[in-house]
Amino acid sequence: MIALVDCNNFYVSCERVFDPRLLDKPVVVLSNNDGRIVARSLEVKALGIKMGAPAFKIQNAIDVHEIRVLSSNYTLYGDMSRRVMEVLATFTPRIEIYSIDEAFLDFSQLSIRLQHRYAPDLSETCREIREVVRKWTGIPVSIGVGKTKTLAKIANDIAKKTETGVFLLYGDKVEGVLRELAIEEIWGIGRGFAKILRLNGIQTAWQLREARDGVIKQELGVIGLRIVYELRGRNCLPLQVKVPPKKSLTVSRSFGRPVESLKELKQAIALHTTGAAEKLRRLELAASSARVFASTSQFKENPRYDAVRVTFPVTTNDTSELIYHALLGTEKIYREGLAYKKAGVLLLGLVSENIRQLHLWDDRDRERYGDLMETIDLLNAELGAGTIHPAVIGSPSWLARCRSRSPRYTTRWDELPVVRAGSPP
DNA sequence: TCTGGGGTCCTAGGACCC
DNA sequence: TCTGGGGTCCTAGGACCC
Repeated sequence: MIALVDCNNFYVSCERVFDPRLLDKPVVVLSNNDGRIVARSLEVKALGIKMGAPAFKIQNAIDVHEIRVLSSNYTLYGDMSRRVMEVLATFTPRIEIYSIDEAFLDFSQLSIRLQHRYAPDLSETCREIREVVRKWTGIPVSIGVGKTKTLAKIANDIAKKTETGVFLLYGDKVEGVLRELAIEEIWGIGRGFAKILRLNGIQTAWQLREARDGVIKQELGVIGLRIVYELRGRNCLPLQVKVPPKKSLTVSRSFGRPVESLKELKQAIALHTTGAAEKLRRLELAASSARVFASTSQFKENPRYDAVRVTFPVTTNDTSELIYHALLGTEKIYREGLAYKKAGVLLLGLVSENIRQLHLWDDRDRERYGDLMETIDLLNAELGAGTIHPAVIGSPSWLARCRSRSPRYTTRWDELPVVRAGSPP
């Protein structure tokens, strides 16, 4: 059994912990630029105000119902999230932190304490977890339990609507629930997939569960097939207990006003690149390429999105190096006469900052990184030709460690990230 | 002189999530 | 007038190699 623990109205709940006057009042939290609604209290949901609604469009409701409007404070939410997850981790060692406000818990490996007290009554276990989280963090949570992650998700949606905040979905209950559930409500079925399924006459979760594998594979690919299997109770999305290394990282912002000049666009990109470089260093990572992008308003006619990929000669997390390349990219995508509303930079090919991946394309690069090449040649002469691939180089201290260890040890290159050839800029 | 098939790697774009 | 930001995964198609 897998449980999904989900914090109720998470951002609003966080704000309420620190300002109890907000309790029982309608509250919304707005997105970064105060543009959209990203969290609603129960009272606001009852008014029919939708998630993601633009703030200016619901101004009337805000006035009429005296809705408290807050700007978001992600530092606070991140900190509260960490506390909630720490409490949850005391119940089972097998926990996957899925998002800022959700975690999957493996109920087949509960802590001894819980097993002794409640086994095999899962609803008592859930109640205990809810109470402890509430007491230690002040955050209310809902818990859904099912045989797979997808079923636990569905159970959680139901749990949110019940008095107890807990729902167990297994055995006889499954068919009844799935028959009443529209496909759009299933985790992994978005607008696009829902449309395709409806065209094929599939409208409920039960119909999807009973659908023929071949049809689903044909229409939705393996992703769709996994969802179907999960609905049938077969686990296709294993619990990710270990946090996988980050693969990309983005910093982007909407502009307060339209930006038209290359100069201003460059300023924005430089600023975002600075932020991205800081994130990178905090994570002790370096990037091998970047994607620079800018777009006009998606709500105006002929919305435009331009992006370009720039590959660095060497993986780096150095701010000025990153900005240099990002600005070259900016020049490439800039079009005169456009009113840009958003810009950003996406860093990818992330590796540990202790590893350097060189992309050598021509003699100019070879000159630029001549010192490093010399070091490689020296090491290869010492350890045997071909021991170190020119594309993989450690930091000076890491190289020193290599020297001090036995040659046999230093040939364990399989421990290093795989190096892929970069394409020329 | 004419002709083939199989494989890998990489990228952009599209789907999804919170 | 005013509409967020940060992620992941999969696939098709092109480049390139043998």
